[in-house]
Amino acid sequence: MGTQAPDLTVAVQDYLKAIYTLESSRERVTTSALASRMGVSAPSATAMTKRLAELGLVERAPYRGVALTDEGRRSALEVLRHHRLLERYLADRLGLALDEVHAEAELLEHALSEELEAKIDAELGYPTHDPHGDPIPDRELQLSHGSEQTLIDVEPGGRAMITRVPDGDPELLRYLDGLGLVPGSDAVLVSFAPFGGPVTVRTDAGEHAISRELADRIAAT
Amino acid sequence: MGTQAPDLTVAVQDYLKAIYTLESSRERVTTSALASRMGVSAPSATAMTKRLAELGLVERAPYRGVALTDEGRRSALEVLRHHRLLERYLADRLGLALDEVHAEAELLEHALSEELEAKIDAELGYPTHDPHGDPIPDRELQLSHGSEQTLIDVEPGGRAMITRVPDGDPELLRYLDGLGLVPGSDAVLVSFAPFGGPVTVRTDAGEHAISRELADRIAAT
DNA sequence: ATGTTCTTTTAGACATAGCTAAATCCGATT
DNA sequence: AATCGGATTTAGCTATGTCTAAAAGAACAT
Repeated sequence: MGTQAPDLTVAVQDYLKAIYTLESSRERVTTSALASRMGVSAPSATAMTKRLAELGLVERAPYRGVALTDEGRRSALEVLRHHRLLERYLADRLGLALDEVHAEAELLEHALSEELEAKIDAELGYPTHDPHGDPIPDRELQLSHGSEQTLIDVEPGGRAMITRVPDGDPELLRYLDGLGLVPGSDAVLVSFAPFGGPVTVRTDAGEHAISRELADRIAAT
Repeated sequence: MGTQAPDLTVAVQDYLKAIYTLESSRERVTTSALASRMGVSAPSATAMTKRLAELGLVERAPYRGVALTDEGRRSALEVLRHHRLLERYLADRLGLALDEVHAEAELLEHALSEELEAKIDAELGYPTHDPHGDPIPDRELQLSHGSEQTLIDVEPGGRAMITRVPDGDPELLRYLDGLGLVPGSDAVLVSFAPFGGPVTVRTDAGEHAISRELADRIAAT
């Protein structure tokens, strides 16, 4: 009985994904935040948020930013599911490196039919996480998210397995790979330098210091 | 030293592919033929042929139609390579049926990076033909095309292996599949009815009569 | 050779999504 | 409470690719 969802344009889908991500990090989704994330000018972002509001995908308050509606969130999760399933596929079946999958999935995600998505999902055995460790929404768009801790939550001297690294920045991912900090690998938290200083971790690749900010972007159990 | 190719839009690529196909069947590429192939109005086709001419991809003579330039043909072959490689991949690695691969490849072909194309090509072992039997241009965009004969060239009583069927029409492909007429299968040419009448062939699926026009669209050796 | 018909092109419009320049609003500082 | 500065929106423009209606050209038939 619900309104039939018209096909969302590629741009609309990209904005929804960006808004979803910004909301996830508990930031207010302002015009400037969105514009910067999308790499467009502020007026362009304003125009698009108006479109999204007309489509019923966001609540918009002028000068205050936007928030996804339930429908908007559902659409965003569909895009995210496409993206992360493709990342998993590209890594597992075509051997793409961790730093390459994001960009390729970005290109392909809007061209993936529901039928092909289902085939890929089945072929992979219904994976729950992408290669960076981000959860893949299931067919009902449910996300498995336990409360996560990051490297800065590990006790000094403690051991942890890396579960998630930031996606989207190939250079950062190559750097982390060189440090042995990839999902699935083990790390020992050697020490926290005082005064908010760097964090030292030991992995198969030896002992390395990284900034506290970066450590907090790496999830571990 | 050549002019750096700017990224062609999706629409431009689709038109190039359509023009290439029309040229291949030795038809004059008129505005109306192109419009009908692309499913757009005649004025839209006129506008696009002008754009293509400005981009140096076709020679255009007003009221006479268009012909691909060398550069246009190269671009068309690149699109065709994407399309046919993807069809091969979808059939071989994801188990899509012969009548499904065309539409999916159509969606994905514009989102395929050169890097991923190379990976897929290697993964498949550098295939030379797509699942319909159409040749896949190689990395140098060379096409392997020996002079082809079709079912109507086979002697009555003769045996032939199907090498190519028409792509793009799922219904037709399901019909042919039901008749056992798929690339790789064997067929015996039973008889030609007189007065341009139907052609009877025997396959694993029994004996069936098809029109002469259809028989001529099925290649065999 | 001329007129009629069919094809093609021109003219003018719309939708999407981007831009810059200018105006306006909000909130923080005084 | 007034003002100033930064964020946001409005105004107006561009490019792509589509459309319909109308004009113009090409080609065929008489």
